[in-house]
Amino acid sequence: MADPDPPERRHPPTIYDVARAAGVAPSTVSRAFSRPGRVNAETAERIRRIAAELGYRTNPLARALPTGRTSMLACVIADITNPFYGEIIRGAESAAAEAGYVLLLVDAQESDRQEREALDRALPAVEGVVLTGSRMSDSAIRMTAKQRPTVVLNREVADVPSVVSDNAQGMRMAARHLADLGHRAVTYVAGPEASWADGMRWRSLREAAAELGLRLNRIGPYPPTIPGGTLAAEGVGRQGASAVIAYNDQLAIGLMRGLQAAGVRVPEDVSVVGFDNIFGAELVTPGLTTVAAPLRAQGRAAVRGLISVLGGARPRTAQAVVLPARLVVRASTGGPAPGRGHGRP
Amino acid sequence: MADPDPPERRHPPTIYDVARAAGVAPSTVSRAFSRPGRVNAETAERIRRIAAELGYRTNPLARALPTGRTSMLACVIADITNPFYGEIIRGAESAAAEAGYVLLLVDAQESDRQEREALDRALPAVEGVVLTGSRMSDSAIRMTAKQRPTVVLNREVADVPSVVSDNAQGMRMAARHLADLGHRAVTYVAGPEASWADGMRWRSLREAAAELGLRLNRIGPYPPTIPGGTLAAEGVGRQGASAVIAYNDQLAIGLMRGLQAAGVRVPEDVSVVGFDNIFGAELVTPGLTTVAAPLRAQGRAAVRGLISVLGGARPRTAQAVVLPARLVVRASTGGPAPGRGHGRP
DNA sequence: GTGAAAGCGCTAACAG
DNA sequence: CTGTTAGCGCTTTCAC
Repeated sequence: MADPDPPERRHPPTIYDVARAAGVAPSTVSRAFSRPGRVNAETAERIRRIAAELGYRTNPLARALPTGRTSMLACVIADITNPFYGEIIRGAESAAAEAGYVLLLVDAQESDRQEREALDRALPAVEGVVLTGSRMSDSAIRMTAKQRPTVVLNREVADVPSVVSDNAQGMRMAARHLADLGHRAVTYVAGPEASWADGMRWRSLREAAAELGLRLNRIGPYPPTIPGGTLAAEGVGRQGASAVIAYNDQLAIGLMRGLQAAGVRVPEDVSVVGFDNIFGAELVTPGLTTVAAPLRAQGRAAVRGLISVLGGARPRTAQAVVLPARLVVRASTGGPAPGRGHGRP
Repeated sequence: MADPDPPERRHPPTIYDVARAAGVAPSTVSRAFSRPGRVNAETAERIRRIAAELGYRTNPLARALPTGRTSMLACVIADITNPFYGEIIRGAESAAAEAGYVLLLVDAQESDRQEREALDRALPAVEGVVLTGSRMSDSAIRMTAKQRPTVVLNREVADVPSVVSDNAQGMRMAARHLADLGHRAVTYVAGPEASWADGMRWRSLREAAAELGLRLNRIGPYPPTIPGGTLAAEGVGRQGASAVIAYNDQLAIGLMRGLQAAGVRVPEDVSVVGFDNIFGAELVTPGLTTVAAPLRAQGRAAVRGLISVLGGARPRTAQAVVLPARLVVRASTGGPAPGRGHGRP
């Protein structure tokens, strides 16, 4: 009746335990795990078997010290409570897991300072970082890119690889959709001025509107939130536009609410299109027509890129990887009511 | 014109660099950071100043090797795309940051296997773990609790500390609300059978119904998702109930949709209450009356508990920390229509 | 109060 | 192909 797990043997087995049990040198055990092929096939097999029996697991911390390879990636998120990031995280997480990496999530809480501090704490522990919705300045981003391979999501920063969705194409689809419906003018409800995506979307819309012969207004900036949208409703009402495209879905949803509260019908009186296709876009009434970015694919692409750089590939900084967007048509868009859509009377 | 940052001096300064610059032994530098008080105040001050000048930062990996203190906590999430977890994560993250810890987020993707694998990879790197919405068995959870201090969220596991919201009280409030409105019978739309919370909510509702003299039905189980809810709508229709309480908000939202699609009005024909108050509950039409758990507080409480255990406190396994819930009344509940609410005719 | 020395568990030359 | 030997950067006895 021997104690099956005597208390004096509490620590997990090390490479030394395995080496002793297998009758080889510790370095051989190490090789058997990290550089199989550089060790006799049979020996390697035996070592692995014995290791398994002993329940040996290589200690990632100990490995990290001499090599710097922690098998961890940081993913910093502008706001972890924002549903927009959920799918991105999921994509990043799965790509990381496939490559044997663990994802360290860092919540920036929409604050530059918080973001830097949190990133600072996480940086030494990770091999690379994905920045999504970063509030940091371009130069701050380049700074961290100097310390660890970095890829930026939905933003372009000179000299730093990035993955973006095709805002231009998305905007073109949205504008064409509205034009097809018969609208002659559209109002853009702008998000944060500092936002790279906002600038991009606005410029794209301007081009698309020109091509399609749509008249264009812009109001804002507004906070990219539901309350921000209800705020914007007032401005939209004053414009008398028959169609609006909002910087993002939150803004669009708040906008619809504000409009409805003011007795303006969506889409009969004004059509609304959002951006991002967040969870919730299909929940509201009417369902929100929106430009859907391939969120999960973005997350995957970002960490894939990161991992290939870690594997020795040259970072692709010359130009962003752009992923296609698609238009999800729901009930918030329709033809203009007679007498609307011609700008101010 | 000397190169300000010669390439041969690339590595960040170590304790040895600081020691040399300060004219003390490396161990003294170490003490100055980890055990101030065990070193002469002036010396400590000087060391810290020099360290700052050199830009020295203690290498967490190197510290972790001898001590095991990685300053990282794992937070495993059943499904990172589920908005329900956003606030929990935020709370956990902030409490961790306050204590100087970094949060390692692990997405279980609603899969037992994925959860174990991911946790396995993360475990050696962290000092403690919080499990939220875990799909693992009680015994698997106890297993990991043996390896690292663990706290479970919204579930009770023998011998493992946990934080739960007051489901019983929440159910009581929901049931009373319905009773006050004049309903005489309520149907519970059940979630996953394996779910601890589902069992808890059902039992609580049974008690509350008994106290209030409400008749009670139960249908399900259904997947705790929006499609699951539309599925459930059929069953609810057959019951002819005037009021239903769903296991969670997704189910409730899907249910409302299914009902509305079938021409049943909410709340005129049937009142619906959900659970969790997810983002989206206020977006739907009508707004969903729901039991709100103090999500952020839960996340905070969980990592606080974890940290106090890491600090040497005895884990509180005897009984769960229970946090109060509240009822958020929106538009999905109202008085019963005449002729309804009396069960099958 | 401070210095010296011995590791933490693993990897990476370097010999053989 | 395998064993030996130094460390990675920090902490921690143990002496002085």
